Amino acid sequence: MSEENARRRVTVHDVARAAGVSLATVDRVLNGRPGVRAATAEKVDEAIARLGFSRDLNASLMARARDLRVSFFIPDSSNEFMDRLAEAVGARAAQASADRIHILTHRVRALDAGDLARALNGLAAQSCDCAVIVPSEEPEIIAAVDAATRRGIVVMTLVSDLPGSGRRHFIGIDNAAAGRTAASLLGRFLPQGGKVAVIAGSLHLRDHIERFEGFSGIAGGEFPLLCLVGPLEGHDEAEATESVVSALLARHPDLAGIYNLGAGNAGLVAALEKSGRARQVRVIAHELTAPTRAGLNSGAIDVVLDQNPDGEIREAIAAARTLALATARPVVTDPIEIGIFLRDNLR
Amino acid sequence: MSEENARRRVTVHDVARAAGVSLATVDRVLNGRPGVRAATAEKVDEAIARLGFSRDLNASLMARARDLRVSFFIPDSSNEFMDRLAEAVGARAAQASADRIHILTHRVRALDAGDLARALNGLAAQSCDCAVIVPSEEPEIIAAVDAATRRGIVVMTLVSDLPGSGRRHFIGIDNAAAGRTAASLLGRFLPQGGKVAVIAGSLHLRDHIERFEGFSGIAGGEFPLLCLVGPLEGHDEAEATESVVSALLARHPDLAGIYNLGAGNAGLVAALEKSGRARQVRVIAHELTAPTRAGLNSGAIDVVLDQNPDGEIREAIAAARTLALATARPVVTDPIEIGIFLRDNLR
DNA sequence: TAGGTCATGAGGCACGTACCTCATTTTTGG
DNA sequence: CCAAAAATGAGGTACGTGCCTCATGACCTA
Repeated sequence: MSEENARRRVTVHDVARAAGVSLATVDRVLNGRPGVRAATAEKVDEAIARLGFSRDLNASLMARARDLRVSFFIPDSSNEFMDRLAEAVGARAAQASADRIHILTHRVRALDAGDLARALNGLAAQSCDCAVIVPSEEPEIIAAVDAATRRGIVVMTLVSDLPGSGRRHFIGIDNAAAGRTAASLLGRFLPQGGKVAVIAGSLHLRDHIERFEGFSGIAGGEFPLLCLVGPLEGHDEAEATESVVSALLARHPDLAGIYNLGAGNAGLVAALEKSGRARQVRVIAHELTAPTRAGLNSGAIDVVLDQNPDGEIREAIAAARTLALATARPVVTDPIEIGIFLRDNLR
Repeated sequence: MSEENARRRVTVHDVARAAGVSLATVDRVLNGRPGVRAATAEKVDEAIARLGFSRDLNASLMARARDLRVSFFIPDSSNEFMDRLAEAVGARAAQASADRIHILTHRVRALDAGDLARALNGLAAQSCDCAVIVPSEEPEIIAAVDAATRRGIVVMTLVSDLPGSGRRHFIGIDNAAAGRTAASLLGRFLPQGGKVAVIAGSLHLRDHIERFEGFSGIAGGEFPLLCLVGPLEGHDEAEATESVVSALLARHPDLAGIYNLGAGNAGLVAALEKSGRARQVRVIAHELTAPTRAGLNSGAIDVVLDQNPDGEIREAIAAARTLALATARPVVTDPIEIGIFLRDNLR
């Protein structure tokens, strides 16, 4: 029922004995140092597998002269969500430091693939073990990721994935599921049906496309009474979003719902308030930020879908720890759940 | 922008030097060993505070002969949620073991305060550093918690809190917020208003009372078109819940919504299906389990509020680590968010 | 003041790994 | 087959803390 016989930890000494080699050789294999014949290395690997040896990360970090260095590259001032991400990194830094993980935050120019690529290319393996980036899907960035990987830097993607690159892990939500959830909520909010508008930041962003596809799949399939308007583009920015929404409200006096799957929510709320139709239109937006919180509290926004930046950073650091020290081990990360917030469960 | 000068870690050596005492004395103070005059201990404490020393938990665990031992006491077979909790504990055990935390799971008889109290009283500080319990609010249990605390065992509460006891930390959701959220969703699902029934497991359980109060506060205050029926008691059990719901549906042919804030959801779904009114009544339930998943998939249940047992266990272990080794330090835990699940964002 | 108790200091070994040096063995190429 | 090169072994120190022993010094009490 409860007590397992606590058997002794498997150490490098055991591996050395089992493989019939010395500690020094095991050490060379484990840390990828040169001077080991392939046949010998294989004996060691076999012993590691047979014994189920797994290096003690804490002892390992303690023995190293330097802490594990993890660099976060967060887009700068593009929107409040990125600021939340950067704050979350800062908040975890102290705690990580106690566990011998040294966190660096770099802000890079948003929507500037060249800037991120340059930053990655400037990273030396001597000064960084793991890089965490929020990429857009550009060949320039894929190339930089692959180059960094070849230099021995573990690269992970955050929020938005970069398939086809050498990135070792992705941490973020399932954006199609987010879109489906929005549709499903709006469908239930509007049992009589009605016109529902979708606003995206840009139809060139992977996250946004996935959200839109998830939304329209469910809205079209399960809620035939809903009538889709859009998608319109608000460019993730308050002013542009406000004018788009204002025009939208003017053109459709019977608009029943809005799903803004991008940013620019301050503009969304402003347009709703100015039209006098806030609280008459059911509204779903993304990411808990100052404008969306205000919208929830005033009732202009009904639901906010959130991707929990704190949790993302926590998992990113945990994954970095595993990846950077236990290379080639499968990484298991707690999935990031889509947070659904109403005024009533605001944190 | 990025690079802080990585200053050296503050160690016990620094503390000893700063306090003008020897390493041995610092060690005695840190580990509560006897043989230190109050005045000397104070010098050490002062130096610790001045230098901002914080013991290296990993080095500490490595130096100890034994791992940190954390015992979870989970109610047995009362409902599927508790099984999920126990599973989550098991799933974390391997990972925790790599960090020198030894997890034990004990199942205790559900709804049997005496059994949990006995188990706690049988715990020796020599074999357990931290106990995590899911308590009901009984004097017997409060006494056992206090006794364990006096014996030097850190006690934490999970899912349901035990204020007024010596428990060092509580990990769980805000149940009043959960109730408010349910009301707010149902209110939006039923813009025309209608009869809404509330079913609890028992009105003697703290969680359930808090959920009901949150629900009725919002339902009565913000959605005056809703008409509350109940609360009824389903005793957290499928058969009793089924008969309660069947009677409810028979008596109210115009019932528009149901909020089951307790367990027994298999009975809830069965009653809905048998009545032929599944999918006509808006239904909100608690905890993602086999019956609620089935209900979401069939459409019998619209929304499930979930308290994320995996996250709870993760935070419990993290808190145990902090509490058991860095006594008297404020514990910071990531808040457990209320998960809101529709068919469309099921994990 | 002698004998005792208590407080403190000094130092060592252990935990599991990293990383270094220096011997010694094995392999390889000509 | 010999010399050079490569592979391997042996063993040390370090990381920061826990825990142990032993010696020394201070203080108290009869």
